[in-house]
Amino acid sequence: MGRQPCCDKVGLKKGPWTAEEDQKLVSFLLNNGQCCWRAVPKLAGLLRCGKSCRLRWTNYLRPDLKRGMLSEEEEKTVIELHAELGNRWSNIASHLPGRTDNEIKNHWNTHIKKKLRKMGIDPATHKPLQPAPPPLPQDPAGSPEAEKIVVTAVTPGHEAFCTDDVPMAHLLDDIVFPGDVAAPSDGVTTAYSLDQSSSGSSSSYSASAAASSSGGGSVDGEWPDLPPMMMDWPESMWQLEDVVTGRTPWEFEDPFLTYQTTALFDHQETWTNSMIELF
DNA sequence: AATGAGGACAACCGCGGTGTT
DNA sequence: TAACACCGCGGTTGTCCTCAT
Repeated sequence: MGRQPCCDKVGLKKGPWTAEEDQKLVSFLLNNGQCCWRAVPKLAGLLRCGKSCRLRWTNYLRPDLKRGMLSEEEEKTVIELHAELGNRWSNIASHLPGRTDNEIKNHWNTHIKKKLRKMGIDPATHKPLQPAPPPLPQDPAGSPEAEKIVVTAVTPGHEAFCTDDVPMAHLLDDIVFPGDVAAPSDGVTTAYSLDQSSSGSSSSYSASAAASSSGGGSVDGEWPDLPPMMMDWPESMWQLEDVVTGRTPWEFEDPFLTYQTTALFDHQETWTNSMIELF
């Protein structure tokens, strides 16, 4: 013979908890402490099963819980731990006092996943999303618009993408090539400018250098000859983001972007090889 | 103002490990 | 040792809210 069943599920209430139920549960647990969840609903006067009570308490009513959005520091911690532990939410939550596994899981699914994808990082693997193969030769070339379509249609092409994802490579749409008119009007570095002496990086490649080394710049709507330095992907990636945000990479304080840097450097070789194939 | 789509989050479901009888 | 319940976990669903049309 085993244990007694935890509760008779017939006649038990389900769905959202009312304020009155919360009050009963909190009052009971604060007075009696956590003991046997099976007994809690009966003793607290609730028409809920013990499991539901436990969940409500641990995820919402516990007095030591933090409420509200995760801080940037907490998000950074979650990402780092997820890279290490995977979807072990309870384990991750144990590193964040006052946060629950459910809360972290929800935050991951609704916020962090999107942010990482938008930055070109696969949230499942924490590696850069794979670039797609180059366009087929029979694709119509010519108009800038046609070129744009080819780029956007092909780059996200890996089946792993959901339709609502914003793949990193989509940002290629926003690249301003040397010779194109629109440099950011506020003087922020262009897509090609890798002149980042302040970053401590060894890379240094300016827009003017790009224009000269690629034979005087590109024709509108065509891919320019890519200088070798463009294969230096981590920095180049930052510049793609830069075009959209209008900020230089080293200005970012967002932990996600810090993380992006780390992730990209970790996989720089993969990226370089992929991009050589792509171009 | 009505309504539909999408986002956010609380709650539920089902499974595996562990404990109890 | 077998049978069963408890507990905790991760995945999924349901509901509410906001925003765009």
